[in-house]
Amino acid sequence: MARTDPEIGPAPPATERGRRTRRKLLDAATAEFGERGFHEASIASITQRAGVALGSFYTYFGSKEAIFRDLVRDLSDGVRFAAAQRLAERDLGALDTERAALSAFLEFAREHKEIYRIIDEAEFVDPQSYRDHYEKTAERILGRLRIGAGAGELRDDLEEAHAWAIMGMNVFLGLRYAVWADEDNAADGAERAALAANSILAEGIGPRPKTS
Amino acid sequence: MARTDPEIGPAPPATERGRRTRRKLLDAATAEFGERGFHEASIASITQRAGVALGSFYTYFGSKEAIFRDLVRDLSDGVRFAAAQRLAERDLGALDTERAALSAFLEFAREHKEIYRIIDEAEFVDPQSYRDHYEKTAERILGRLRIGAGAGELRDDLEEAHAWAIMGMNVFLGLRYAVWADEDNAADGAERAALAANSILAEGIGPRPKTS
DNA sequence: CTATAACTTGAAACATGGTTCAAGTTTCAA
DNA sequence: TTGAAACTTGAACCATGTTTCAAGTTATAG
Repeated sequence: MARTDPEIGPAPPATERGRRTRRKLLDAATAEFGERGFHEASIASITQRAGVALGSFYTYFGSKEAIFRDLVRDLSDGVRFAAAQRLAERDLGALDTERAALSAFLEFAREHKEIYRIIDEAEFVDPQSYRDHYEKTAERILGRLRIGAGAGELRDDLEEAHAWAIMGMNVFLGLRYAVWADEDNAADGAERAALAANSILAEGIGPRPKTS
Repeated sequence: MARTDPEIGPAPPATERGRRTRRKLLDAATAEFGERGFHEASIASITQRAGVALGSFYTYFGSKEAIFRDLVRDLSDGVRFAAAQRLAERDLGALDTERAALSAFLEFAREHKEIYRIIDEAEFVDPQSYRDHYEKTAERILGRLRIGAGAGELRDDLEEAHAWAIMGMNVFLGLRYAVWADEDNAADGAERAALAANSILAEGIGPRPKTS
């Protein structure tokens, strides 16, 4: 669990004013990175959006990469937190939980395409955060699978690879039916995607036994 | 089917020498982009690897983006072609075909991590190629599913979303167990991944009927 | 109050690397 | 043989945008 990064940039803000400014920069950066991508984004534009002088940026972040890294970690935590909360609301069976998780994710991706994009771009800008994000997400999924297996609602031989498979399904369905969707049929597409995924999880793709 | 891009850059090489040089640049670019990513990569370094003068680059490609675009299309075609060939060798049942496809993909990704990376980075450098790649791939998968359904080996209600779900599984398993694998247990991990995916497709994740 | 730390400012320094170009060399058809 | 088109060359141009910095302002502890 040791921090890999020995170079720790600027100290955290000591005053309320400082924290506010830092937050403004982070929010501005979310918009900027989300709209233009990491490389197109400019620090000048971020500080402008934040209503802050260019130089102030370096009071809070050591570099363009640094703010991106912080951002990805923020967003990654936020996404997982939102999802967990959403699932905690109701107590569902194992398969329904997975369906709900995917639905929540699709809805979230539809509302916050920028976030989706930022996290994905981390694969190239800050690979470590990217790995961390998906590893943590896979762990969450695996945790749910284990609970389901314990309750006898799922197979009892599910392991890491199954969690990654499910995560991959979800991510690609999100890309196709949330991020790339035309706004018109977005909700509809998301619905079909969720059903398709769930039916695979429920019964696989093999031939259906004759309708009982 | 109209070409979206009216600006067509340099004309294709007219002589054998020209075609050779262009190919050298493309190969060098594969290595360069694969190792350093699009933005870290430099044209100077590409021409150096190719053993060609800097200026020659612009005889064949209009810009850094242009060569990247060409490259992605090349690689995308190559990957699909290799996969198709591999599957055509033997005539397998529908489920075994999917397993074979995933195995082939994992092996390929393990051998050519650069290619995997380049195609993925296209999401940010040249979104159109990225979409094209995955849309074509999903179509291939859907085609296989339809054949399987026609033969009564698969459910007959499989549609686009199912293909995307399967593709997502494959891509993420590839990321985790081929691209990120430590070389030691790579082959083993890939094997388990393929089994996990196939078991989901075969029977879902629901509880197993008591072992007959 | 007041001294010090925290924070703000924006112009200027700086680095990088994509792109152009004018001059040379090779190829090849007529 | 010869002239034009295809190709090669690498130095110089140039745009861009990150980072630094020294001077000013605001907050806060003693």
